[in-house]
Amino acid sequence: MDKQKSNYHHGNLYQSLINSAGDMIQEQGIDSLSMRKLADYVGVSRTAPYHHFKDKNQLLCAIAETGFKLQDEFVSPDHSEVNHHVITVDAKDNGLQELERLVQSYIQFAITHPAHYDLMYGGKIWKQKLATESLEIASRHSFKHWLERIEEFQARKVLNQQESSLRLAQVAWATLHGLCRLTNDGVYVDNDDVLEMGKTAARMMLSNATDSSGS
Amino acid sequence: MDKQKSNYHHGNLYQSLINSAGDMIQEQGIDSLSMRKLADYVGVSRTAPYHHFKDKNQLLCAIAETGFKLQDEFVSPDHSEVNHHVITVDAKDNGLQELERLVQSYIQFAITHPAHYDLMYGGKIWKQKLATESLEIASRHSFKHWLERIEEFQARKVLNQQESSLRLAQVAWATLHGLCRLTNDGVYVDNDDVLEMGKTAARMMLSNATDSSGS
DNA sequence: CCCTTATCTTGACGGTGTCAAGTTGCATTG
DNA sequence: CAATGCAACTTGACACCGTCAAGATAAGGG
Repeated sequence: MDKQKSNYHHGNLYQSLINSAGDMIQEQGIDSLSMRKLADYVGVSRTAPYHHFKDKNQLLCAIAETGFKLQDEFVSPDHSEVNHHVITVDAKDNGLQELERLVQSYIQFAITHPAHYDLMYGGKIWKQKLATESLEIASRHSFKHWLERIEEFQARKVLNQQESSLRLAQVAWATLHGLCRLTNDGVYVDNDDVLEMGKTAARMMLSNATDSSGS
Repeated sequence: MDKQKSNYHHGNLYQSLINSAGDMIQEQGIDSLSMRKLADYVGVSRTAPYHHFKDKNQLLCAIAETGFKLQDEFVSPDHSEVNHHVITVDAKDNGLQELERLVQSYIQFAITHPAHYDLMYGGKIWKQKLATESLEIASRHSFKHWLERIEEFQARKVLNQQESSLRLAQVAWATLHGLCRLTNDGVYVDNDDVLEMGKTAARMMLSNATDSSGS
């Protein structure tokens, strides 16, 4: 019909590649993404992507970057508010509920976007120090965001104030990261289980463990 | 000289492959191990390994299995005893010291054998359900071993008795796993740091968090 | 209108996992 | 002791992969 664009020049390949690649890893996993399949999927020749990304690695970094932005939305308080519709400021439970909500948000992101999560925190990018500068910025920003939320809980005495906030943020993060990795990597079984484990983890983090039995 | 073995028949290729592959991933990482390079290294043709392993995956499973045996040594109480030469049964510290020792052992294994650790708990094997039966047995045995040690700490009231021991073992494991993954994947920085974080994690797991400042 | 420049294509190279068919030589049996 | 069977190994081939080099295409500015 009126396909006036001769499609030799695609128009906006760069964005198209990132979007399609994101879709593909979501469905097929990160390891079965190849430059050639991606190019084919978008409808260009094998090497066309190399005019927009120096490397396969640079493409992956770009995808990871969108992942961080996605995660920031998930973990931000606003998003929690939407999902759980009320923030009950009840002194009694020492903020456990809110901590649980933060934990659930983190886990929820990881298990609904496992491939992105893989990329963001997997060895593929970071181990060989191949991260793009802009990716590094995004990841640092993301951790800073996390750190602030932890400090907030420390200030409200939900989390132990005697630990260094940095250390606490790191360990808390590692805990959730471990849960998510084990789940996404298929070592654990169920997606429902991990959310329950998140609650246990939240309880474990509390500054003083009360005699809290399960829900 | 007296190389009477005509080396057309290698003799014990199976073990040789596992050993050499173990060495290679220790030096080069898991991703840069190829069947062809391995065969070349051992001194046989490209496809010789396929008479002993149906798949590359089966080779990886075999390596992972040796990893689990190695880990069991690291985490067993005997090994700790050797490294720390005295088990001080001091009631005062509520067993925190011993818990820390367990944690250190786990981390120590992960960071001294990062490639094996990758394989043992990475998605490469488990996600697509490609694990050998014998690997699955080894891994289950390993977790059972871990569970028992956690239950022991629960019985001594070092860890919370109100949590299900399974859940507690899973979460404790996930916590350490997260620390190790982040370190091995290069997201965190230092190998010394992670051991210190392990101590924080151990403190967090305690049934009642006393006013314990750092060491 | 022509020429620059960004964009995309085709061809090629070395690397990968793995299958099929052929080769070698040890071991067992007649 | 010779023939034979069988396990261990090799060579060749195929379909992928990431990526480089050289050429084709078209859009846009002089």
